[in-house]
Amino acid sequence: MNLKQLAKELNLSFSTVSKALSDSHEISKATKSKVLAKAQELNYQANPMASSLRKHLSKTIAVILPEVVNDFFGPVINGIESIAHEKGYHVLIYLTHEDMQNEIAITRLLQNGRVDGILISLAEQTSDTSHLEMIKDKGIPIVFFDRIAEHMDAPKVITDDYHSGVKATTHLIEQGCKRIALLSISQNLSICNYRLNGYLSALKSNKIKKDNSLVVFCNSCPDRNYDVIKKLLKRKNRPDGVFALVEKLAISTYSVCKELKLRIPEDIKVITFSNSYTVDWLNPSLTTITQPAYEMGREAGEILFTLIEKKEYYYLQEQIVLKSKLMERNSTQKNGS
Amino acid sequence: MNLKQLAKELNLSFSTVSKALSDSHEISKATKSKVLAKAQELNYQANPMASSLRKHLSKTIAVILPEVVNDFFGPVINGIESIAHEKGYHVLIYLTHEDMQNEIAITRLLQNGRVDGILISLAEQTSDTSHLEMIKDKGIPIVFFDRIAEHMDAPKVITDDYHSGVKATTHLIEQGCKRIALLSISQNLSICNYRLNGYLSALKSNKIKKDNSLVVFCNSCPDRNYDVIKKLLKRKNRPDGVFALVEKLAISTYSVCKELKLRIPEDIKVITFSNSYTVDWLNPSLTTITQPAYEMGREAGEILFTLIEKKEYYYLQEQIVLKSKLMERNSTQKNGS
DNA sequence: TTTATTTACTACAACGTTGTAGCAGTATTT
DNA sequence: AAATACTGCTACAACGTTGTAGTAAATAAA
Repeated sequence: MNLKQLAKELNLSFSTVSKALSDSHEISKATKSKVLAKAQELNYQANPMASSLRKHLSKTIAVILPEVVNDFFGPVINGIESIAHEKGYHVLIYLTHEDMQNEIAITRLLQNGRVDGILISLAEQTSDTSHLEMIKDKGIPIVFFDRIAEHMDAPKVITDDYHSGVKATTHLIEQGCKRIALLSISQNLSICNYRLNGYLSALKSNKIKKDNSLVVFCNSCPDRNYDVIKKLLKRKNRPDGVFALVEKLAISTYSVCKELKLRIPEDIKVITFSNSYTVDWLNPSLTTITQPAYEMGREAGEILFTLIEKKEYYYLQEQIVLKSKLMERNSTQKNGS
Repeated sequence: MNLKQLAKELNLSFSTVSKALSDSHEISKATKSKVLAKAQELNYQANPMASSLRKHLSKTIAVILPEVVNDFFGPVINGIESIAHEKGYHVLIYLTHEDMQNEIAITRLLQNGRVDGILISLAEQTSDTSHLEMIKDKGIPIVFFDRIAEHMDAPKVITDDYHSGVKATTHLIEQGCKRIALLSISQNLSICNYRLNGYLSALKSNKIKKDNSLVVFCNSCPDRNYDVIKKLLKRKNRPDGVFALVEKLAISTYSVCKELKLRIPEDIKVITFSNSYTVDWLNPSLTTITQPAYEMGREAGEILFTLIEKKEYYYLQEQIVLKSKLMERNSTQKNGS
C-alpha cells in the first residue's frame, strides 16, 4: 500500500494525496477528510525510507552506551525512550562494551543519514575523540551524558561528580574513617577524575594526608578487580573506609570482606555510586550516591531534539548538571552507635 | 559525499562505482581497487535510506519490551545486540511499559518497511494479538521470547517454565514448607501460567492440598503489591514459603517481613525468579531461579535473522526451550541446620 | 470588461541508491 | 572470415516520497 495506490482508489493525483496527508493549506477540507478516511480504511502508512530520503530526516536517533546490564543505563534508556516517544522519534541502540574501537566503528555507521542525532556515554578507555568530532563536522548533533568528552564543544548532561566525591568522602570521615580507599574504574573518564578530585579535596579539608596507594584503578575484569581489592584489604595498614565509584566494585568489596572476615561497617565502611533498588536489602544495606538516571536520559534527549529541530542554538555550549543524592544506610554506620 | 560525486572524482559512471563497491563481477579488478581506495580516502558511506528504499531491506530490527530497568531484559538486549552486530543489523528499541495500547501503537509504526523483523516480549495485559497477526500478514518476521503469544504461529524462545515451577516448589517443600504462596504478576502471560501449573503439580505430587487463596496476582504498582503481600503474611494461617515469579515481588516480601518481624528463612522461606547478581548479598541471600537471559536474546535474534534471510523455513514453527537454573541460597535454608 | 488574485488541484523532478538493458571492443568458436 | 561469446563499462528506470512549478477555474479588483 503506497501513495500511488491510495491515489488511484481516490481518483486523485498522488501529489494531492501526499499534501492532504501532510495537512497542506493547498488542499480543501473536503478532500482532506476524504483522503484521511481512505488512508485509515486501507491502513496506509507512509514509507519511512522514501520519506527520509526525500526530506533528509530519519526521525531516528542513536544511543551509544558502554553496556546495558547496569542499573544506571537502564533508567537512562527509559528516560531517553520516553522523550523520544513524545517527539515521534525512533531510538537505535548500540553497545561499545567499553571498547573504543567499537565506538569508532559505530560512529562510522552513523555518518550518512541513518540518524538525526546521537546521545553518547563514552567507553572506559576512550581518550581520543576524533571519531566524534567527525560526526559533529558532518552536522549531526551530538549530546553527551554522564561519561562526557570534556574537551568537546557539545552539550553535556552530567551530575555534580566533584561535589558527590566530596560528600561521599566527608560522610565516611564523619562516620569515623581515617584511611579511605577510592576504587575507580578509569583514568580517562572525566567523571571518575572529578569524583577523585572531590575525594582529595575532602581529605584536604579534613587534614587527612593523601596516600596514593589508596587510590586503586580497577577495570572491567571482575576476577582481577577481586584480587586487587583483596590485596588492598590485606595490607598491614588496611583502609577503614572504601569509596567505590561503581556498584560492582562495592559488591566485590563485600565479597573480599567476607573472605577476609572483615566486618562491615565495624572494621570497614563502604559507600558507592549505585542506582540499584536492592541496596536496601544487601547485608549490610549499602550506603549510596544515587544519580538521577531517568532524568539524565530525558534531559539529554530534550537537548538533542532541540538541536535537531534547530529552534535554539543556545544549548550548544550548555552543560546541564543534575544533583546526586547520598542515601545513608548500614554499610557506613558509625561504630558503637 | 554520494555516489555521483565519487564517480565524478574517478571519471567513471556512478553505475560503475556502485557495482565496484558491491563487488560485482561485471567490474574489473583494477577498477574495483581504484574505486575502493577513493571511497576509503573520501570516507564514502552509502546512504542507508536510499539503499533501503531501493532494496526493500532496512537492515534494521525492532525489539519490543515491557521495560528496560530490569535484570532480565538487560542481558537479553545484550544478547540481541551481539548477534545483530555480527550480522550487520541495527537495533531499534521500543518500550510498552506493560501497556497493550502502547504495544499496538508501536506495531503500527513498524508496518511499512522500517524494520525487516521484530523481536517481542509481550506486555503484561496483552490478551488479544491481532496487532501482531497484522504484522505477520504483512510478511514481517516476528519472533517471541519469554513472554510469548502462545497461540500464534511464530517462533518462540522460552525457558522451561513449567519445570522451573515444579523445581522451585519442590525445593521449598524439601526445605520443610507446608503452606506455599505463589506471587504472580499476570493472568494473561503464558509463562506465569506455566510456572503456576508447575507449582500446582509439585503440590499434588507431594500430596499438599492446593489453596487458591495462596495464589496471589500482583500488578505493576509497588504500593498495592506491598499491601497485598502484607495482608497475605498477616493471615492467621500465614504461608511458610513464598514463591515469587519476579524479583521485585521477592524484595517486597523482604520488606513486609521486616515490618512484620518475620524471620527469613526461619519463619518463612522465599524463592524467586531473578537475574540480579546482587542476590548473593541480600540479607538473607536469596534463592533464585535464574534464566539464561543473554542466551535467550542471542537465540531469538539468530532465529529472526534466519527468517529474514529466508534460508530456512524450518524455524517457522520452532519453539526453543532453554533451561533455567535453581541457585540455592540462605532464604530457603532448612530450619535447624 | 479586463486584469489580478486566490483556490484547488496536477505534473514533474528530485532524494541516492541498485538492477536491468544496452553497447562497444576484444576474445573465442565455427 | 564470419558468427558467437565474453568483458567492462554506461544509460536509465525504478523504489515511494515531497516540494516546486504550473494550470485551469473561480473570485476579486481595476
